[in-house]
Amino acid sequence: MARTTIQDVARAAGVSPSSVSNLLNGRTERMVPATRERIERAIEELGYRPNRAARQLRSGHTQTIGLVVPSVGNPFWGAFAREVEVAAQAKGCNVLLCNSEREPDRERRYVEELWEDGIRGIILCTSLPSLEHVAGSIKDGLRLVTFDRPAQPDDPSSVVSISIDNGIGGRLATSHLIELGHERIAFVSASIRSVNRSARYRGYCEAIEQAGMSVASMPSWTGVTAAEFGDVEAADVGRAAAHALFDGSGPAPTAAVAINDITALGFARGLRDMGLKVGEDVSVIGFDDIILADLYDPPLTTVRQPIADMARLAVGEAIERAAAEDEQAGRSVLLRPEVVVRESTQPPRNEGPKQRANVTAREAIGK
Amino acid sequence: MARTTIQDVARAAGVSPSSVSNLLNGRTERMVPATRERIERAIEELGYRPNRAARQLRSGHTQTIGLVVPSVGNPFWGAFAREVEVAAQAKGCNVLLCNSEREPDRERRYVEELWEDGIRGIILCTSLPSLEHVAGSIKDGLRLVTFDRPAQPDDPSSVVSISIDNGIGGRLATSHLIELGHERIAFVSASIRSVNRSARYRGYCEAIEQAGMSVASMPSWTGVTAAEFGDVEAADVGRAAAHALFDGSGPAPTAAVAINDITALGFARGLRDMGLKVGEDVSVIGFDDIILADLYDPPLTTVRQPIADMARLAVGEAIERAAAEDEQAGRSVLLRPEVVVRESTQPPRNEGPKQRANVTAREAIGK
DNA sequence: GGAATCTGGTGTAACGATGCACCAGATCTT
DNA sequence: AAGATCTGGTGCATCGTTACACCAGATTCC
Repeated sequence: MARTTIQDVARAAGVSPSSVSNLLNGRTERMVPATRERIERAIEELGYRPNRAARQLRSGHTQTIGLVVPSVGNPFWGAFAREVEVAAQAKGCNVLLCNSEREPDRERRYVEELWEDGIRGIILCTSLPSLEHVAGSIKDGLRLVTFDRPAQPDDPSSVVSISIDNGIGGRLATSHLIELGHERIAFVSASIRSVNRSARYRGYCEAIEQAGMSVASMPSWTGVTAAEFGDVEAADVGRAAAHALFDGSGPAPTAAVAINDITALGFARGLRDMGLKVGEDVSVIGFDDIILADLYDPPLTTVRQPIADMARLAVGEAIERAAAEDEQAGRSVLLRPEVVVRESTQPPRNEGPKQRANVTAREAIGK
Repeated sequence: MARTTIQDVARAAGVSPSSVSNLLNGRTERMVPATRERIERAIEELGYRPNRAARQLRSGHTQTIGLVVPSVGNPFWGAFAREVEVAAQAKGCNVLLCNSEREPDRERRYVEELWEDGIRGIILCTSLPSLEHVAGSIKDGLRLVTFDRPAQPDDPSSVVSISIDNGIGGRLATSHLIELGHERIAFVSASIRSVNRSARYRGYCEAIEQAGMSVASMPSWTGVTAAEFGDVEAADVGRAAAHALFDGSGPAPTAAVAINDITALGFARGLRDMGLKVGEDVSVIGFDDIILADLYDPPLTTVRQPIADMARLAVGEAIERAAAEDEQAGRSVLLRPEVVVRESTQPPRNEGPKQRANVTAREAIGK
């Protein structure tokens, strides 16, 4: 069980440990091919694997990236975490998983701990408007990649942000409903305090006004404005919204934009509670395209985030930053989301439908 | 930014680095309280945090556990991964995340790599009948915890297995349907090759025979017996099964036990394709109780796995093994699953229902 | 009263890889 | 021909922690 070390390799190849180290670290400019081959053969034959701990101790950094998500229990974050791991693996890195439960204090603790452990890069999934809770580590030199949160004016300049363009997302979702002929469209969300939720709402407003309608005249509902919420609560919020919007106290909507798929699903359930049919009676569009969206009955129209691309970008930034330092700091990358049309959105009931949306999920995805 | 080391602490407390190390590692038997307090105060004041890399290099083991799941993109594994991280955090450990995609070769590569990196313990989520692909590492001394896979006769004796009792699960699910009055119950699954899938099937058979019925007379379907499958395919399998079972070519079932929730959801969709209503026309019960089960329309009755308890157990084994060595090796822990009754299971249509299942999800869960 | 034992620590050699400073020998300049 | 430069490497101190071996001084034993 004695580990084969760099010394063993050196001995077997008839060179010094330094040369082996040089090869391992790509300092091969001034190494004659014959030597190189001897070393490579020795590594192969002895089945040598570098010791990470020693490497890290000496060099000061890991081959590990930290991933801080609200909770991998949430299907969206689970799917994202998977893509991150795939992308990291492709670059020879491992992923350390952390669940913040959306608590700023946990985010801070995780980030500090990872940073002190010499983690190579950190992908922080947060939608907090301010990054001041992790400002300390950033000031000390940490290069942070935030996800699901576009850059803010007050962000430290070294932070790279990756997100979809939520404004466009909100606009696409709303326009889709408008094109189907809807004129009373509700926006369903709990607190809009987070930066991406408010951006989606802004997109919703823009689309409505661009269509010559007024946001003020839309059916709205202000039941829950609670601060933050988890997955289960997100569904409850949607359900409560449906109950409130269709209690007969005001003009009911014919369609709704939900802040995410879980809320959309809760809303759909609320509709069912009220004896209404999703799609036929009331159209619903969500955000994220989690796996359940396609499995739901009826399959849910939603705004898809290109998570694989985003994960690749985030991992790239997290790993390469250390090397490239400063070069292009403070970048903010906004990707374009796309609407995936399924069956939960249809033309409104007793109004002249401009077109019939009978695209099935699979066709829309282009599989 | 210069790291505060154990030396700094020693200097501040007026002791030797050895003493600080002794305190840090719990060797306090022969340390006078006054000294101890001085050291603790120094640690506090300097904000000292031990360097993991150095620690690991010297001691040979990490504060990290490896988690190998098929894919965190799958809601069940995502939820489990979250519980594992919570449990590990409570014990001062981090979690390194790996997605095997159910490929034996990836499982092997990950396990070998983690083990060579001195990872403290590994939780391998696999349902492969044999562990020979990781036998090498186990022979070298790795203590492995497998999850979702009960112990097998050929397993190396040092392996600890944690799983639900799938036989009981299969029996509970089937009995639930029988008690509702169903007499034609299908079992829906792709390949039964994996150990837990076949155990569930066995439970299904036992329940049926115990009720005085015969498995041979049950509607069955042998469309897909493909080897392994992923999440999307799992849904497709369910959907295809529904199409096949209700194509009029044989006696159709009035209820079905699906191998997991995703397959159940696919089956539900297939029923809808055929113009049938889940719950009212055909009852469906799944396995796992993923979050989507409760959000589905109608909410899905399912067999819940106690993932939080299982995660805690698995983490405990993975961490404590190193210390306890051999003591209780080869354990196999089987937890008891429970049926969560929701709305997808109802008494059969035109038959005398023995009782009406009008328990709602929330009541059944006991929230 | 001298040896044995106990108490509360300390000294120090690793753990394995890294990368700067350095160095022989060969080749090039002028 | 002798210094300068280049080529292809090597020597060695070092990262921060650990844990075994060891050691003074105090106490106990016969």
